[in-house]
Amino acid sequence: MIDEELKLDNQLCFRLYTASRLLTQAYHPLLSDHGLTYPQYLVLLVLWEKDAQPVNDIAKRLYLETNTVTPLLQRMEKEGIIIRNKGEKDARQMIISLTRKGKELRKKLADVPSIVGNAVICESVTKETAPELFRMLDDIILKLSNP
Amino acid sequence: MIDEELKLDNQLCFRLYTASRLLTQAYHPLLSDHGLTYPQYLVLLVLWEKDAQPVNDIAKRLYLETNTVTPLLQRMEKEGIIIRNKGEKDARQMIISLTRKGKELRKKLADVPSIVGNAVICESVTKETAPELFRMLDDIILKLSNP
DNA sequence: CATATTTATATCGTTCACGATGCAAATATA
DNA sequence: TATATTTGCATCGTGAACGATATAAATATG
Repeated sequence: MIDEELKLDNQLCFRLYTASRLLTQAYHPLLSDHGLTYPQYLVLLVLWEKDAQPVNDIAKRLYLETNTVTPLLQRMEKEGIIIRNKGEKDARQMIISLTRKGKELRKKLADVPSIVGNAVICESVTKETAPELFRMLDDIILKLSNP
Repeated sequence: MIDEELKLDNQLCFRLYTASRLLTQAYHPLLSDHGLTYPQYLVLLVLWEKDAQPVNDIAKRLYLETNTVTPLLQRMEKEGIIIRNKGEKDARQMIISLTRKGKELRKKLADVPSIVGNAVICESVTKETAPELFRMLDDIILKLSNP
């Protein structure tokens, strides 16, 4: 074994894990005022793109399992942000749709991306270099999410 | 608001969040055989670098709060991987030390970094480009963890 | 058409994360 | 030296994540 590899500073996963947590924390004050968590915000992003999707499509889009998404959606339904309806064609499906409240949140949260975006701009991450970072992360996700 | 910004594909946090989860999942089969979770493995990395550290130092190194680390360490103590002793100079401190079992895990898990490292090598993330990715993530962490 | 398999979702148990709060020891201040 | 403040850790409650398992509906197979 190469001892250097064991150092925390050399670990990619730890950086991803930390950056992810810290950036999620940056969303917190912007979302909590509206009773939202970050994963719930992700669900809204999916539904704002296309309303009325089955649980499975939402889960796949977020690279999550349904056993994570189901309780999350149940909480969102309780908050009146979405509604869950049995699928008509396929009775196994649960179709998730935005309520009026869920749709209105789109306007209320419209400035979140730019606020958070500005919060991460720094020496090595700029408008110019971000695409390269995105490409690397996408490649990692592709590599790890594949069969 | 710029509508494009609202698309999931344009969100940095979502990529970090997904990449972090998927890469952590890649660690799972390597760690679970030894009864470890990924955050517990991170604690071991910290202690392998320097044994006998107070809770606070471990938490700071991992950018976590003590209310996350304390229960985690209690579970690790129950598993016999570490021991928790009251600090001698400062009675408030809890000094965390490796047990024999905790030290032995270092050898048993020695090949984990290279296995996981190989799992993420892809088109845009190579030995050559990784330092650039590391630098970007470090900058983001620095920017977000600062006062 | 009856049975087997697959699929879509839900439930359960455990372990994080983390905001809020509590408590005792150490340190600062009056 | 009393009292106030800070510091280090622990406890509690809630919401993810996720492996394992369950259940009903749809589909495939005999």
